[in-house]
Amino acid sequence: MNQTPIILVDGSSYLYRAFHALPPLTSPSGAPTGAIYGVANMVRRLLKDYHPEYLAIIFDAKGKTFRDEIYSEYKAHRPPMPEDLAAQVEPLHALLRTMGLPVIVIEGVEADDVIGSIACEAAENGKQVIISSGDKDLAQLVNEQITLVNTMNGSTLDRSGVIDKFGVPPERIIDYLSLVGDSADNIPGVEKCGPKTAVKWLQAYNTLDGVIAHADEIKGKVGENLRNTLEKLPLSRDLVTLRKDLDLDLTSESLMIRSPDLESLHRLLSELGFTSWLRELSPQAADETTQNTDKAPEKHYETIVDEAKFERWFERLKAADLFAFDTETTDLDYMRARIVGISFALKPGEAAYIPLAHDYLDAPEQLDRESILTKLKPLLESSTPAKVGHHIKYDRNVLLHHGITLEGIRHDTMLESYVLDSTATRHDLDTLTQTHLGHHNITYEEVAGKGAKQITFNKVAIENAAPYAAEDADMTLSLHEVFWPRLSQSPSQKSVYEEIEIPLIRVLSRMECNGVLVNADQLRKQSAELAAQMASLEEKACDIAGSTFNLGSPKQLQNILYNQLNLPVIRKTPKGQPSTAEDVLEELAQHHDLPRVILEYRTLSKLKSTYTDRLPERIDPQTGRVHTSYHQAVASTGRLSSSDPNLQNIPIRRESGRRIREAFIAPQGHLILAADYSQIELRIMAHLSGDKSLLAAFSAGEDIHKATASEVFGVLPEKVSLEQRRAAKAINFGLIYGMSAFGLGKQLGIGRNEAQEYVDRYFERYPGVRHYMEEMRLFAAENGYVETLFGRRLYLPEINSRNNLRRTQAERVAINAPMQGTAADIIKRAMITVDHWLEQQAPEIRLIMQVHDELVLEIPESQIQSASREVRKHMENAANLDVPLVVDIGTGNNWNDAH
DNA sequence: GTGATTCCCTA
DNA sequence: GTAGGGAATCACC
Repeated sequence: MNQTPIILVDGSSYLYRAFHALPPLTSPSGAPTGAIYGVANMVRRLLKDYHPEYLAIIFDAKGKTFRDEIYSEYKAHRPPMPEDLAAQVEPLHALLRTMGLPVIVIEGVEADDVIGSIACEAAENGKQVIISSGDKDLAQLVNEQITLVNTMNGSTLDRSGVIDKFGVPPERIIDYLSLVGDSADNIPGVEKCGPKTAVKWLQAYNTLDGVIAHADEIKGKVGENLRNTLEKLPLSRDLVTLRKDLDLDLTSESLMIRSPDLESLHRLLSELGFTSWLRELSPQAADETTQNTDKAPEKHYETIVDEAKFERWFERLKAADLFAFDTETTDLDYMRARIVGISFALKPGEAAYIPLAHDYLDAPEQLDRESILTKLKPLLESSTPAKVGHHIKYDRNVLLHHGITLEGIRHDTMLESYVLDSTATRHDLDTLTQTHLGHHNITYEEVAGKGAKQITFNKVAIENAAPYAAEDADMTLSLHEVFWPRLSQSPSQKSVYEEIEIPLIRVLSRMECNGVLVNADQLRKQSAELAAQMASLEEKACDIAGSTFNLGSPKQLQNILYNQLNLPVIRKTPKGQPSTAEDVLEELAQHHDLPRVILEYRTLSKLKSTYTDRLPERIDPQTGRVHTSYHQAVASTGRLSSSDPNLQNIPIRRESGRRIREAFIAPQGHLILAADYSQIELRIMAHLSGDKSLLAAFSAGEDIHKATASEVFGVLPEKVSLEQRRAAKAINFGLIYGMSAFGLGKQLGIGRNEAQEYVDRYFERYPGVRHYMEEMRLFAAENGYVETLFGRRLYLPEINSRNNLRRTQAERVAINAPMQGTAADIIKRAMITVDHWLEQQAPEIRLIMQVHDELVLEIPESQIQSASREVRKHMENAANLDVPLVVDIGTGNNWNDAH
């Protein structure tokens, strides 16, 4: 006996509802997935709630149905299915089938009729049926055996539920719908007759036929409408009546749920980017739903604690072409980290962990770290075998502190993932393993705990550490086998990966370990000065405000400004609070003295807390220098980012902040050299757009903002005022950011219309630029991504979004990313050749910082002239554009003087 | 302690 | 209007 009900899902009804209810989600490759996600989740909910044996999802077929034949206007007002929805139909069917669920699509009839027919036949055979739909028409099918549920809002309709909701029982629903009509399906009904009137009439005359028979008794305008519609009502009834008698030739077998095809499901889910679902699909959960568990390769993880075993692995490593490895350490900070153990993987499923420095109480004896590292050193320092790691720059830095200079870095799975899709928010090993291998890694938290109770890896029990560490090496190798074939299929991405990102690893590693010399005493002196100035400003502010408050708290400041002083609210924060941001305070300063004081306080407070207080703390006690981390797989455009500390946002714009750069110094007998690309993004724009005037201006070596001002304002270059040049500069920057007239107006403090005039005149004078921007938008819309000059790709899943905000945002990125990204490619290429030159010919010179368009080096005074020439040469030749690349170089005792 | 919010520093 | 990192505050666990 079958206890569980048969579930029939109205796929088409949910498809539309999910499409409109959910944000336009997209897969990593940019395909729309919102409706797929919505429907699939809804079905999963049903599976969880009812544990059915039988379930089918029924969809409309394309093309005409019998309703079109009896009524040519049927659904005539409906626009065709939106493209983004149509594109999701086939993938959804495929996903559902892969889940082991029957999908039914029958030509010439609608899903509702198929549902009606299956439901009635099953009910006649004594089965319980649950129909899952968001469509009220199906209420006509409800009886003792058939229940209607709306899985989207959780409501359930049995017979009494239908009466509660509609005011009429299920067998009157057809009559009810005939009277009310349905504008969405273009079914006429009686004009001005809504739910209330229909129920009233049906209560009085019982059925539609009864209503028709007594039509002349009904008073008023509605009665008249009814009488005018009498002839059409039988047609309406035919249209809303669901077929129950279709001969579908379906066996109960064809409604049975089968085992999911897990392998395909993993693949589909990662293609669709449904990561949270993928995460749930852990091996354990998979075991429950399938008999086939032997597909996953066997895993052999070894823990190496004796010489003999180590020797066997060592020989195999030496003989390998490529191996994966991973270090386990005491710290995330590469300067403090010391090796606790090393893991290796030779082929997927085969990995080993060598514990070396686990030192908890009663830790078992381990191989000696120094002697093992000494043995491994030649292997790790040789260009062969090739090595693959995940974020291997970290391992390289750590190994350096153990006297090993890692070479032969051939691959890094973090960078493979990044080059394939830089917009994926995370490229960490756990996420990638989950997404691309459908495997849930043992997490660091699982072995080391989290929060305050977290222990360092040397305190983790070896029996827990070994599977974790071995798995990391194993998954690195497995991921590489997924990513590498994909990269190989895309020559441009492959070359960005092989020729830029991989060689850059060791350049960044060397830079990070070099560090930069910072004068702590000078910063501490500045901190003290700032503290004194802040104290006096604080006193002044509280005086003016009439009460003491925390100047650092936006919330308290809001209260003072807008509740106590009643200053006008200029702008609100995204959360609806009156803003206290800089430009707002700037405007309020005209009304009151307090905002000015707050502004000054803020400037000083920022400098002190972020820079003069923090930087001295970041000086490494061993080297006496500050060592940042450059992140190679964070910025979607291809730029680097820097943190701990961030050396890419040291103040420069205002004099008060600039002084911080004076503390970035060169050691005795050395100078700081700062070399920055002049207007690199605008030059790239000139190159990419091929605009004649822009190319000419750069080739002639003109002041580009002045030239722009001359063109836009129609004055001779020598007559351009400072104000005009400032406006032109804002326009040029705006162009790089995919500007709108609105944004430009705000920047310049002028009206929208005036700003629009500037933009129009700019495009008149530089038509190539307009054309280029149009092309970028078009290319992005057609391909779903944009590219840099060197083939770095940035996917734009929202580029065809129906949501204007999302789409225009994506369009701005489409314009900006090729310029910002090409600039990033160029400086990275320069860094690689500069570093190569330093290694080969000038080991006493150090590359110490990169700030997007600037390289900073530390150079012995005696070499400063020749080094300047050499640096310029490398940077200017890093790309061959249709405009010259120009590099400005300055030198000095500190970073400020070098500008 | 953690996470969201707001503000502000850079190219 | 693009791309980042980070500090302080405050509500919450």
